[in-house]
Amino acid sequence: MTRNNSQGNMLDKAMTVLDCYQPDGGAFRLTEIASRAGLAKTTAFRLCSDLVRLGLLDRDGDTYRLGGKLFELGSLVPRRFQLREAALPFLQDLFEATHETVHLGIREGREVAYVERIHGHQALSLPSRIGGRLPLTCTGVGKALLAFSGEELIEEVLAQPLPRLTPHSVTDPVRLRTAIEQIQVFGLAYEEQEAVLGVCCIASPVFDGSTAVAALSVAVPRARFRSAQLAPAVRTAALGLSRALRSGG
Amino acid sequence: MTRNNSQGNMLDKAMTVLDCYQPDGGAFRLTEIASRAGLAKTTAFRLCSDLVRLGLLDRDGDTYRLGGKLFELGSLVPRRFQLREAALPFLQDLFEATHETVHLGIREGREVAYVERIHGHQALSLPSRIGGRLPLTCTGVGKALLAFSGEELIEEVLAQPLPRLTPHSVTDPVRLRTAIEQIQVFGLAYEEQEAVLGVCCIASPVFDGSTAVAALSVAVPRARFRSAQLAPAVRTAALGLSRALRSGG
DNA sequence: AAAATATGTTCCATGACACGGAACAACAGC
DNA sequence: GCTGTTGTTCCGTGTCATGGAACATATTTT
Repeated sequence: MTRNNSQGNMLDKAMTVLDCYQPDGGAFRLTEIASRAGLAKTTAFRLCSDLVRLGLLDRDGDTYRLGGKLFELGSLVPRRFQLREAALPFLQDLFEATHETVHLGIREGREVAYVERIHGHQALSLPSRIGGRLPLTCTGVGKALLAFSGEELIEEVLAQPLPRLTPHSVTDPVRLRTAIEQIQVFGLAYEEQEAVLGVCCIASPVFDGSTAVAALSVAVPRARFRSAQLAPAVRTAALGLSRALRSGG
Repeated sequence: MTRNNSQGNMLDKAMTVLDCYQPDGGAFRLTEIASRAGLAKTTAFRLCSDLVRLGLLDRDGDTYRLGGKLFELGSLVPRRFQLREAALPFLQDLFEATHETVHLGIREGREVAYVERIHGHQALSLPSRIGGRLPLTCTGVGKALLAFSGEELIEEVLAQPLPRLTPHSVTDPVRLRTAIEQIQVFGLAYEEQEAVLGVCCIASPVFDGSTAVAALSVAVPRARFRSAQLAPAVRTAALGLSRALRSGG
């Protein structure tokens, strides 16, 4: 006992505490935080008090939640913030044309990081969440990004076992390779129930030169999926955003 | 010299560093961070290295920017996240009805904290920013929140000098009091160039019972401002969201 | 009612580690 | 060349984070 297993400085421990909230931003009691973070109760108490004082944690009775300061700082992260600002009008156009769930994502390592997600009243239950990440190979946005991120990344991804979110996820490197070539030719990425059963997706990359800096997509319930109607809307939105980024700087 | 003016523990210093990025999420060099945060160069270096390792800061050559981890965590802040999720469909409706800039905000102390802001291609240059804050008394969303946050807060706000963002900002407590009473009667808050010259705004509170948990608004260039057209759209969106929150839990 | 088991909180001696000055390395520019 | 920047490493000093023990309070068990 009394082991300080999570070695590191005070900052590391603070992050360990904040990382407890990863899947959903729930509410935790002090003891729960201490055990999850592998800290002594006293240490967790002092740490949480500090975090509350700084606004990184909110205290509500006996439970702690993520604090408003984090939201404040998170909104300032430049790549996300600037991209969102430039993209929003085009995402709105796309939503208005389709009234389906619209995504905007960027590549971060071998994953998609979702920057924006807008939807109407019929909210699909999707694993994609603003600020969340998914494998590049199981999502429309991800495949669109992958296809235009350079050959070396593609080979790097293909060399490793491909993750499987549903039975429809593409796990055969050969099939994925041909899919990528299709995407490179047409500038559109299709995804059918590879991330969530019952949901299809069509995505298009946003270019800066010849590499993709982002991608946007429309996710549609399988029953309503009509690629002939969606594809032009997605493409024009992506091209419009590409053009806006080029002229905007 | 060599003074440790920013007393406090390591966490405090880390926050001081992150707070350097407040107005815009710019990029800073190490020396700049050190001087802004009042830290010795060595300390700033070690701190920034730690922050980069944790993903709270991104290093790009010789400059540091806010890191993706902050965005990730910020998106999980529960009050913001859940409210946004519930509100988005109604904000979309409102945008589609007006094609003007739409805001969603909550009260945080004596300020509005903006949770969402959507706009089309004609982007107004506004001080409201997602994650940003403004005085309650200078904005439509703020006044809508203030009017339904209980009498004691109103008196507290009226007792202090009222901030002035433009020459049109209401700084007379008596005038503000009557404005608040109007808002309480009609459930709509008007704001004309009180936050930004040339921009008017009409807002409506989102209720949980008899107190406002949020407010949404439409901001319109003065030339296009037609309250008869906007008011019903804003009101129906706010009422719809109130109803959705009540039934949703 | 007492005992038991939770919770969050305060106190404090100890020692790990954050601190910042000095020194170094790699540039840029009068 | 020298003098001004940067960012970076090293290291002795002393601070402050640490976690065990003890306390307070509530809820549950005996």
